[in-house]
Amino acid sequence: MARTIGSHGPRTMEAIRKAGLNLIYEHGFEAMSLRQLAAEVGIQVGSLYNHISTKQDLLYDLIRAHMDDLFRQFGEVMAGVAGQGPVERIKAFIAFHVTYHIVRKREVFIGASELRSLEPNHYEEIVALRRQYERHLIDILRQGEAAGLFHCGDASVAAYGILAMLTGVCNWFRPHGRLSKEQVIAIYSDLVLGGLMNAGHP
Amino acid sequence: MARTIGSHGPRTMEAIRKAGLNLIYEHGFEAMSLRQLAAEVGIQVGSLYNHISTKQDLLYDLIRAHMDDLFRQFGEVMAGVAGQGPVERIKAFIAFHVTYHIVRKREVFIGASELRSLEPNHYEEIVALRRQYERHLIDILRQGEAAGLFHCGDASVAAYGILAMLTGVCNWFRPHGRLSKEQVIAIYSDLVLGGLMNAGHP
Amino acid sequence: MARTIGSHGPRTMEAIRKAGLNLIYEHGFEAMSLRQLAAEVGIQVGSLYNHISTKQDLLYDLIRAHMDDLFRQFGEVMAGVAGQGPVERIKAFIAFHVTYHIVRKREVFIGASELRSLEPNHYEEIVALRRQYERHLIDILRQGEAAGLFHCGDASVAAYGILAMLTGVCNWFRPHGRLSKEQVIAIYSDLVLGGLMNAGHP
Amino acid sequence: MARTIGSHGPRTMEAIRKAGLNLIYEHGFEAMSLRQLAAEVGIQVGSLYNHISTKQDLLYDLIRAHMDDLFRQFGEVMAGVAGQGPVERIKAFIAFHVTYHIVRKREVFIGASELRSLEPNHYEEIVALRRQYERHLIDILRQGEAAGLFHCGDASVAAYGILAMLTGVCNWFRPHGRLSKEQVIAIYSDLVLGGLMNAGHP
DNA sequence: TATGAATGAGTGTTCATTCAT
DNA sequence: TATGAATGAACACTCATTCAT
Repeated sequence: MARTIGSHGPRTMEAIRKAGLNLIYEHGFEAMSLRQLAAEVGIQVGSLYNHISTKQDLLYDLIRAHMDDLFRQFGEVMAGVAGQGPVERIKAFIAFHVTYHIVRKREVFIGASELRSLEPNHYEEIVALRRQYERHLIDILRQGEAAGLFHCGDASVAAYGILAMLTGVCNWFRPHGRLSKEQVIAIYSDLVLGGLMNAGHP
Repeated sequence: MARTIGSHGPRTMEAIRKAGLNLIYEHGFEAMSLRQLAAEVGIQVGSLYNHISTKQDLLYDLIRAHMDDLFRQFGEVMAGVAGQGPVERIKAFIAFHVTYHIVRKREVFIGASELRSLEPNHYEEIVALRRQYERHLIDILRQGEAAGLFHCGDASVAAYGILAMLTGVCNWFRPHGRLSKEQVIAIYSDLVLGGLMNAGHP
Repeated sequence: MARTIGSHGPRTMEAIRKAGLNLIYEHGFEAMSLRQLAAEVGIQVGSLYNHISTKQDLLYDLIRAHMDDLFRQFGEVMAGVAGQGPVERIKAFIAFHVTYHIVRKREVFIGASELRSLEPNHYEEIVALRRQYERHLIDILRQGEAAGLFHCGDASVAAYGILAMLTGVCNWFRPHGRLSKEQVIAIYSDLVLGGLMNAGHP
Repeated sequence: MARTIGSHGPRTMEAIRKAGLNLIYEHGFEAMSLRQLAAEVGIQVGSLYNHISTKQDLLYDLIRAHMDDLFRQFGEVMAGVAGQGPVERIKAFIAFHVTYHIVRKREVFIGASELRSLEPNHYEEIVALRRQYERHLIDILRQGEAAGLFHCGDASVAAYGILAMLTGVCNWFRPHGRLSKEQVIAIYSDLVLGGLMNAGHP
């Protein structure tokens, strides 16, 4: 009755996270059963509980880890344009956001669509992190406005719109499709900068 | 939401659709149980089956009805700008899309996030309708490019971006909030037109 | 997929109570599974939930119903000796208590041994009822002491002892055994009255 | 209750027995999980199996050890009144039984209420020991009857009643409560002797 | 058309137990 | 002797769906 597969501790946990990410992305959190997950990992369903505390907690873990990665990578990218002007900074933001949303499309999708399955405490925590991230873009827009470079109408509304536009790539971008990631970044950079720098003053 | 004693056929069906819309919007299709739905309507769970054939079918009904409404209203709006130029037409598109996504935010949300719960036939059907709707925007962009007015980089990519931006309002717009619907439409119209008309030529 | 057995509403609930009583008596509440119970009743396990709300609740229902019966029957018996002296009243008490604990031995056993499986609210409620019942005996003892008939040492302690003695019959009495119920009542009546009327004054 | 680092063999086993006693007393054998037990001891659940063979076996061990203690202590006490009359011997019995049931209330409670969780072999063995213990009281009663001192009605029935009365103290006696152990013993001695010596001859 | 009782498969979770390390 | 990861069966409970009344 001992284990039949030689997977050990951390390796199993990693397999659970990976399979969980895929299954939640494909079927949704509610629709993914722990039996599916266990089967994907190659263990019995009860064995999952040697690694996770609840199904809920697995979701939180995945989303939280994604948010941490997002912030860490974002921090590194923005450090590279610290001290530069709003145009350079928003270009860096767009390039980063699109890249991350293409590379981590499953995490990003789950982090948006399965938020409602989090329990209140975790929900609030993640929403706060999202707001914090959005605020970085709003700040750039405000700086651009202050410098007389951008004309947003309303920095928050513009930021929400830009974020939605850029985030949308994870829904349609195909890695080896007609356009490269760089081309998409260029198109959206032009579109956004065009809009910000000339909005209402065409 | 309690039962109107003696409520018959169409009235009950309407109550089911209304309650279903709310519950799916709040909890998601997978997470909504027919027991919840029946309780909200004020009937027993078995009685639902006098009005719907399956839970799946209720979802399809709601989404299909929403798509039909979308196309009908869209048709009316665009008929009003038939023969006019790309600028007027995209302004009409933006105003319509934002308005519809504010007024019908629950239908719109469900129509996007619960698509994966549809069975393949219905899924394909709805996705085709969505593509058809997107194509209208792409066509406007193409006409604008052909007329030398717009510079999109890529009409499809620009359209996806614009749609995502506009659709996003249903996630954050609050009816009696800081900005009116008209203000939001104005801001996004400026942003989009600014982007399209000057992208890459600032 | 419709029902295979023609049992209807109240009949099914009665069957559940009866089978539950037997199974809990035999195996204990924790050890009884709803699968066993459903099998005994002849329905699927899920069907139990058309009649009970939780396993806990079934236990509470059984115990509460038993307590209600106990009080109702006790009330009738004691009404018959109202106004009589402590000796007649304690004889009536003994006869009633022994009889009830022989006839309803399973309810009585469950009502004592499975109390700890009740949730706090229900636990407190049942314990309060038990105290109320005990108090009737304590009152009889106190009246006997006041009349100079009984010498208890301590009415509460004597009452607990007498109750334990009488309650014990449900553990060893066999309906068609060596002694009849009436003989047991006579023996314990003599023992108790002898003890009360001569305790410490032999 | 956390682990004493480096605790070895017998010390760990002793901790398991102690924690097991408490947990079974509080929650019942079926309701106690080995995870709870291991946590209380401060080891991992798997480590329990270095000390016990099965959960069942732990229960048997605890009950058997309690019966052995009971018999050993009982033997010593009764040796002290060997050759004396039934009155002295029953007084010694009462004092011993009450004392043991106050001091070892958890063992006693488990030894009565969890018997049904023993497997048949062990169950029979323990029940036989209990009968053997009861027989000592029955013998005293018979000797008292033969000597014309006691009037029991039926020695077995009286013995069961007396045992139940005395055993009951473990349910309500509180160490520093209104009455001392000695007072309780005195009250029950009077009650029992009064009953035995005058039953049916008041 | 509404009800209530049924089905059978499914849910997340816990369990006692095993065993390589 | 202790650990941590595994097993497989079991648990209470919920689900969408059916259908005689």
